[in-house]
Amino acid sequence: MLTVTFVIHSLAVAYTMPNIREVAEYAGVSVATVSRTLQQPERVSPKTRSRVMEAVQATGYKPNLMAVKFRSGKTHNLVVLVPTVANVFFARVISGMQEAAAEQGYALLLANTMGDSRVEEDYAKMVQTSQADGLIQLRAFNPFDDAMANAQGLLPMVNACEVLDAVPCPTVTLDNRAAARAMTEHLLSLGHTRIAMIKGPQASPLTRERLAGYRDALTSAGICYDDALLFPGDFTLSAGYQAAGSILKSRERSTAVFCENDETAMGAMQHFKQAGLRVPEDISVAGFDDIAFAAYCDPPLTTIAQPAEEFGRTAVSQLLDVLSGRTRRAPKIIIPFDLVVRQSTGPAPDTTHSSHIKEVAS
Amino acid sequence: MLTVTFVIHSLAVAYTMPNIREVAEYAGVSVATVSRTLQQPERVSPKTRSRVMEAVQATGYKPNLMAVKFRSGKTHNLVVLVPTVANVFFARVISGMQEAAAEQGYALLLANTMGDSRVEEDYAKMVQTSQADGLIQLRAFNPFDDAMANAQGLLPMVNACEVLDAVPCPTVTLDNRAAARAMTEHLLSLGHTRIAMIKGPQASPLTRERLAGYRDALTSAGICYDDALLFPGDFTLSAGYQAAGSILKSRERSTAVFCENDETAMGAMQHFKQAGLRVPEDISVAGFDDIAFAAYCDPPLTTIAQPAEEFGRTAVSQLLDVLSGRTRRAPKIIIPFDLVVRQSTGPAPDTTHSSHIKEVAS
DNA sequence: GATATAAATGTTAACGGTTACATTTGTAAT
DNA sequence: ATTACAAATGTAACCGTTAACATTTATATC
Repeated sequence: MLTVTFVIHSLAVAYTMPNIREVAEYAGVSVATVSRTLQQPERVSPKTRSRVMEAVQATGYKPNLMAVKFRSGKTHNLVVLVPTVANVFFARVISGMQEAAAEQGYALLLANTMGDSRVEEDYAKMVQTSQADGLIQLRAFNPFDDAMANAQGLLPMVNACEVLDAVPCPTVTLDNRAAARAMTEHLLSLGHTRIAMIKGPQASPLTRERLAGYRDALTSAGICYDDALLFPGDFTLSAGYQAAGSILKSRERSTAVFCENDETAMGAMQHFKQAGLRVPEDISVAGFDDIAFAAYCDPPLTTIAQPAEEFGRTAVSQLLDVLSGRTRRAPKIIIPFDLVVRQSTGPAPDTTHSSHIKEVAS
Repeated sequence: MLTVTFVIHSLAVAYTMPNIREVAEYAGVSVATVSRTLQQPERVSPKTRSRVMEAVQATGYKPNLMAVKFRSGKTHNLVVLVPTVANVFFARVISGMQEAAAEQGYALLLANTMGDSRVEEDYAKMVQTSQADGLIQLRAFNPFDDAMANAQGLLPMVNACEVLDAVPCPTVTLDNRAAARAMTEHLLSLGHTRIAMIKGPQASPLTRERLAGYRDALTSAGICYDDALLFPGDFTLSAGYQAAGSILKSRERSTAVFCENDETAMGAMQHFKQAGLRVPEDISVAGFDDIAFAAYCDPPLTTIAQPAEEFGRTAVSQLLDVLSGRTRRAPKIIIPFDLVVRQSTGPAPDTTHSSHIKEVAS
């Protein structure tokens, strides 16, 4: 009999949660019969069944699911490692995961890791200590030198969103390379030839893949790749703002900027506008992700739409497949993207006009 | 002995998690000694201690915390009911909760309720079924007719962010009325007399309180309250955009718009700018929340800054107080706010100029 | 070295369900 | 009425850990 202390109307009261034994006693049957009534009602006679249900009602019995989980060894919890839950994109992914998990009777244990691998390890331990059945990692980890490497292979996990090729677990990802290529081709088709790129975090495979896609497009178009056009960033608004400053100061100004996410693009746009440039007339700006705000920028942002919620749903269903043993291989799932052209990208300004801009900046 | 199925390098393998008994056997001691070595090392002799630790190492033993939780009756889980995790503000709140919870060894069970009270009940049941120790509700609920009413009083809970006065559990909230009043007074001080308001969801107490603060300021300034200046909204970008359209169409246009959150303000600003109005020269726009994007709007948004993370941290610490029995009353905690004046609000246009605007709109 | 006492360790019963197996009760066929 | 078999119910072991209590071993004191 478990005694819990509650607060009722500003007043602490001791309340006793009835257990299955008390229900059995009340109904005049054995505990097994109560359990059966609740789990497989067809296996108990209608007469007893109603008597038990009555006892359940009367006592206010709620099975202690912690006991059930303990005995069954299945917790029906999934740990999710998120670099930052406050990130708009991740928030949507989590939303999708939550939906899919709830449908299958699973709950999410959310970890805001802040990129701290100690936090990640702590939460990964929840699987090893039987507090959760599996884990979803939204950050890419290196299977050779990363802390997650120990976990990976030793526990049921799925890696989503940010993924390295070498990871030997199921993955759910976008073809970032193809998406970046599509965006770059869009800018090329508008006549831009000097296309700057504001990158994501240096270590992120997203950055590498999107950069590769950008180079693919340039190469196909016969345009020389110039790494003076690459500017560092970290997916934040302020990084975009700052990088835009560097772009403005650069000798040969580019006419278009491809940002690796929408926040960066929004930060960059603000800087350009404050510097007196018009978007897209003087400079085109493109983003990545299509967060809700992208459509409400000034001008609305051209970007790559990712079905974030689907990422989440797919990651969960993959993990459940692993848990149920349905997955023996490690599927690499590719989620489709969409190029969304809005008003932040436009034809490249011709050279006569752009010279005027150079004067302003110098 | 618990058998779990793992996926190792694309290959399913059955692995046996050692339990405390095997460790004891390996070390040649009793299970109690192993337990003591891990829980209170000082109570066991150095010699045995090292022998046990060695056995733990050798067997790769990890205590089954599900068993511990079951036995102790404490899950160290907290359920959090969030209307939408994808909301930028809530994401920050969750972030703060997660931090505080992790510090105290608690994990968060996140529920994306979508305002569905069935989902809320399902998750509230997790407390009643001993899967979690307490609950944090980020939505206001009516203690008289709401589904949460049953839960409230019967389980340890805290209500944060959106709160009704009558709720007899600890609450963490902003003085929304005072904040709205401060913002309205800011607009009044700029010479605005016709201040429109784009509201939040009708049912939300946030809407009512902020409206009350708005009226307070008007009354103090001797300005007549006119509900033709109130426009419906629901905290989304698109609602702000739409409401702005209604404002543009209204007969006597207001010179300032106070939006009940930043998304609404950003949506409204976009509409105004697309209609050819300048912000703030022609119309001032103010928001509420100070989300990250607020500083990167064009123009940067004047708003009320809420320390969202602190909301989360405080809610968790309140709940832990309830759980530990430290709280016997139901504290009503008020989190401070800040009026952040940026460039989206400015002096009211004088009538000679504003007549020009009216022509444009008609 | 005997004794008292403290420290270290062992034994075992919980915790609250589920389920294999044993037993009782009911039903149908002879 | 007896038997055979199915349906309903009961009994008790088990999941992994902790902690109260029992027992053994070490240490100090005389």
